[in-house]
Amino acid sequence: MVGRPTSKPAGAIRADHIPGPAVKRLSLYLRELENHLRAGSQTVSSRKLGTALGLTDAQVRKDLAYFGQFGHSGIGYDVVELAARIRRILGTDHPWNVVLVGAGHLGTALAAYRGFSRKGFKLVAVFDNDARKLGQKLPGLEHVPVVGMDQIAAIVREHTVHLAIIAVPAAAAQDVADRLIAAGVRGLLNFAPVALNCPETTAVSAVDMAVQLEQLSFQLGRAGRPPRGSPKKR
Amino acid sequence: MVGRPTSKPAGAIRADHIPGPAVKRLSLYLRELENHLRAGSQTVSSRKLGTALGLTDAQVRKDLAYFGQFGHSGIGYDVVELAARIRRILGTDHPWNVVLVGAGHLGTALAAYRGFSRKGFKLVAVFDNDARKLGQKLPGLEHVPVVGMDQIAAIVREHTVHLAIIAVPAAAAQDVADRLIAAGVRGLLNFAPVALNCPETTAVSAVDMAVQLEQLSFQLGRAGRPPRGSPKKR
DNA sequence: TAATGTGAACTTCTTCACAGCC
DNA sequence: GGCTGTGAAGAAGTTCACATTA
Repeated sequence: MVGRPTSKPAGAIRADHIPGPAVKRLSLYLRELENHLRAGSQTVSSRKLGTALGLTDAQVRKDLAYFGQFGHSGIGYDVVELAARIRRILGTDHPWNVVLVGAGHLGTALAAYRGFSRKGFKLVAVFDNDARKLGQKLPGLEHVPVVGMDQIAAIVREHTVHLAIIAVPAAAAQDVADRLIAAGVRGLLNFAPVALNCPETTAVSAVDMAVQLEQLSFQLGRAGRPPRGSPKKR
Repeated sequence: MVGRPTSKPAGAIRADHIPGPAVKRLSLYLRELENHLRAGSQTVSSRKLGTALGLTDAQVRKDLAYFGQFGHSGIGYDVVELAARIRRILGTDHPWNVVLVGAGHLGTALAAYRGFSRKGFKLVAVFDNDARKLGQKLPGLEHVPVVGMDQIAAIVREHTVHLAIIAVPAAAAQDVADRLIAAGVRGLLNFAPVALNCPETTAVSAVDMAVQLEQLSFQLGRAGRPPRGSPKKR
C-alpha cells in the first residue's frame, strides 16, 4: 500500500490513476467527435456527446475532467480542440507502427480495413507461415509485404514496432505472442479465442466474436424468449 | 429509493441482478473449460480457472455462485458439468439463428469463422447490396446464400432470426440496424465504427478495432515511450 | 488437506447537485 | 438560459477471510 497523501500537482496531468472504463469511453468520444466534425459542428455539449453514446452528461464531464479542463462554461467543448486533445491523451497524435500476424480470412480482412491508417496506425508487415502466401500483396496494400514468421524479430526491430495484431488459430496464438514480445512488441490485440499468458509489462486487448454473441444470447434469454421451447407464463 | 427488504427466494435462480462484468467472464470460463476438456481434465479449481484468465480464485467462485452451486468442496468443479451449466445460463445450449449483413472483406471473414457454429450459432443468410455478390456462395459456406438487403424482413421472419452481425460501412450501419430490428431481430453485434441508436429492448454489442488499438496506445504511452520524438531521459 | 460458498470490508465507478462562468 | 467542473453521496464490483464440507 502506498499511503500517499492526496496532494495535487496542479498544472500537470490530472489524476494519479485514471479509471479504466473512462479510457475506453475516451475512444468513443473521439469517434463521435470525428463524426461531428464531418457534420460541421463547431462545439458539442457533454449532453450531446452523452446521449449519442448512451451516457449521462455528468459521466462525460467527469471522464474528460480526469485529463484537464477542456470545456468552456456556457458553450461546451470545441470539437476540433477536444478531438486533438483526446488524440494526444490516447497517444495517437503520432503514428504507431503495427504488424499483423496471420493472413487468413480474418487477417486479410483486418489488413484491408481503412480505419486503422485513418486513426494513426501504420501496418508495416503481415506475417504468415503458409508458403503460398509469402511475397503476395494483400488487396489494397501494395506497400505491405506478406513475409514468413521467421522475419518477425528482424522486422519488428527494424521498424520499431510496438503494436501487433494476432489473427492466427488459437493453437498458434501463444507461440506467436511469445515471439512478438521477445522481439520488442509491447501491445497485443488478440483475435484468437484463447487467453494469452504474457508478462505484466505487455498490454493485451482481446476480441472474441463468439464471446460477444454469447453475451447477446444471455441478454435476450433474460428479457425475452429463447429461440424455441421453454414453457413460459403469460 | 426502493427500500425493498433483501429477501431471497431461495431455490430459484440466484440473484435479482447479475453484475455485467460477471456475465462477460462467464463466457471466458466456458472457453477455458472447453480447452480443459480437450486436454482431458476431469475437474478444475477456481484457482486454476482464475490464473488461466488473470483473475483471483475468489472472483471465479463469486461469479459462478450468482447462478447456483456448481462446485464440490475439496474437489473443485466438474469440467463437463460446469461447461454444460454455463451454456445453459448463456442460452447457447440450444442453437441461435444468425444473419450477417455486409459481405465485404470483414463480413466474408466473419462468415468463414468456424467458431460461431461450434458455439451454437447458425448462420442462415448473408445480406449485401452489391449486385455482383448476390447469389454467390462464400468460401466454405455452401448452404448460406448471399442475398439482397430487400430480403432482410422475409428471411429474418422465415427463420426466426434473433441475432444479427453488422459488418457494413459506418454510414450504412444505422439504417441496417433499423431494418433488422423492424424485422424482429433483438440482438446486434456491430462491427461498424459508429454508435447505434436502438430501442431499449434491443441488445447491442460493439466491436471497433480502432478503439481497441487506441486503448493499447494509451496503455503503452503511460508506462513506456511513444514511437519516436519526445525528448527522453536515458 | 483441498477446496467451495459467502457475509463483510473495501475499492472503484457513477450519479447527484450545485457553485461558478459565459 | 445553458453549460462546465467537482466534491459528496450512492451504487456496483472486488477481495478478504473464514465457516463448512468432502
